[in-house]
Amino acid sequence: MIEIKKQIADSLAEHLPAESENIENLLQIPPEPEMGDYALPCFVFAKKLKKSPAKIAEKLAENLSKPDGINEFHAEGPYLNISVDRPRMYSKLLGSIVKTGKEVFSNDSGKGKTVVIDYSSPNIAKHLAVHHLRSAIIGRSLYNIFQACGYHCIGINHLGDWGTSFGKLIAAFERYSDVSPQDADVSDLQNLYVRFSKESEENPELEDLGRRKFKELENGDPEATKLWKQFKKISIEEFKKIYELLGIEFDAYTPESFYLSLAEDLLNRLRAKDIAMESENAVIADLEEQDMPPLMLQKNDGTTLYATRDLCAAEYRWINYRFEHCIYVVGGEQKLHFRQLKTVLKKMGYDWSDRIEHIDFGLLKLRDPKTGKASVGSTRKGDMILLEDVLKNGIERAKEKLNENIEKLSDDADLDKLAARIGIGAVMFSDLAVKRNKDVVFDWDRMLDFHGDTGPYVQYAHARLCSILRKAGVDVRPNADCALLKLPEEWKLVRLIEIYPSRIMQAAEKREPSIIANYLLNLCKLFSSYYSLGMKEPEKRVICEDQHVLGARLMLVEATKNVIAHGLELLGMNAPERM
RNA sequence: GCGCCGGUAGCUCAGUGGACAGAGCAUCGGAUUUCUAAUCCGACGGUCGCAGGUUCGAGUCCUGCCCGGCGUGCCA
Repeated sequence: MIEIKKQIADSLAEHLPAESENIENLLQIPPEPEMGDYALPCFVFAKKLKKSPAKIAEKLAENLSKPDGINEFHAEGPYLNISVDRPRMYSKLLGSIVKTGKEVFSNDSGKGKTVVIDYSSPNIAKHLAVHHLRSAIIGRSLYNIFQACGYHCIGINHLGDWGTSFGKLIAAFERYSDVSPQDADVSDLQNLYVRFSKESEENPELEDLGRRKFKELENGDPEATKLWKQFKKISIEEFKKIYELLGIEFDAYTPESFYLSLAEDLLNRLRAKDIAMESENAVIADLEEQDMPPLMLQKNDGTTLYATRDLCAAEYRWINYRFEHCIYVVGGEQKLHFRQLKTVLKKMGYDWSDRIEHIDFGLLKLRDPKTGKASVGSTRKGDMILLEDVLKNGIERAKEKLNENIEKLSDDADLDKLAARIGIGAVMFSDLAVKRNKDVVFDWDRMLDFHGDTGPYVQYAHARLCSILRKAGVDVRPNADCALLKLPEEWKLVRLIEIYPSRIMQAAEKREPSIIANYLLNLCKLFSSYYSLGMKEPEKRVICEDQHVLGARLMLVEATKNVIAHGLELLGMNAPERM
């Protein structure tokens, strides 16, 4: 996409004690369009030039020669406001979007670099619940965002299929289950686990039994292994159904158990380097010098812990992918774990340990209807809201709405598919629109709302844009004249579209999909206002008498549509053409 | 106790150290012979947790405190 700011920054750099790139970052868009198209705040130069910001702005306005494409410099207090040749610059901008399509928004800042992203990574033998949503969709969205920045992405589902809890599950199965492993489903497994947890509260010996069973499993006991394999198979089958609904994919399913064979060698090396040592019959990595509690790597019964397997996984990923970034999309409650992990890797002498990044997010809490207090749901107690139920509810609600407006759809519309795109879109968007590290209290109504700042609102704007393009009945040409876009709303739209690529960069840098979601809301709000003008004043409609104005407006509509479609894609959502 | 995260309108949240702190929901009032009303327009609503400090300028940075959450060796 053409970069107007860059051009301006280049010409300003010759007259200021700063690099062009810094000036580009400094350039803003003035609050009112009458002030100009860009503004350079001059505060930062005051010290170096020993003049007041206002004076600097004034001097610059007087002395700068006007490069090609720039119409005017004028000082307004401490700001140097800049007006460009709007018709030329912005016709070019919109034209390039129409000509090239959505790819124009991508950049190549990550070209030749690999980013490994670990997301979703649920534990097996449990249903996916609402709180599993965040890692999955934030992770997948980051995958899409990095891809749009030219990175080679590896999406990994680091399935939680190993650990003491599976020893407990095996014990529970042997103790209570009346179904054969072949006939069991995830609900059976989860119920067994809950029952076992409850009983062990009164009968602590069961905890030991669970640990013993895990030891058997880790030692390769054939019976235990057979059960575990079956549990895993059942779980993955169910997970895949939900992933399909969510449109989430992975490049690799490499579960925790995959790294078990590497653990012994790792522990030996850690001991040899004096990073790991015996303590209370267990093996720990002491991190006191780093002001952290020790990281436990082997329990007193000789079995491994997730930290052990995570270290192996990190090494494995480095050897196989040579990543620029290795991102773990995991809840904030595991912050300490990842700090410890990085520190141990650093102690091992790996300079790539700096590339390990824990991208944390806030907890999802459930509100207790009685006390009104929000707290984290517990699988052990069985109080959780199934992800599938939430998605199904969303789909149902969308279907009702679609049936009300059935005449708006095409004859061959696939109602179920469309309802899924919208209903699930609502759920995903409600989560993606909030900044990662905020805790979220689950709320059916908010998650399934289709009005206001929601996913369906964005999708609806897209459908309207598509409708205009269909009804216009002419091709959108990339060479229309932007000078014909005279309404303030049109102008604001152009300016908002202009900054879209920079939002993608920001979203990638901050690992923050909500930047895209909030940007889309602003864009759609603006478009909807613009669109509504045409209700009372037909001459303000896109499809209008004047063919030249029509051409310019269609270019704007097409560009807006492309931005929305692209943005929704980055969020992992669909952009229906009718709804 | 210590560490980390959060505290902005009644509720849910935006807000690269910069021009007047913004949305959505809720409430109230308006707009539909439509380029799709899943929409739009208006009204109402603020000690940006508190107190200092840095700065030409602080919701944003620093320090202390208050409130809430999470974590803190045999779970993941």
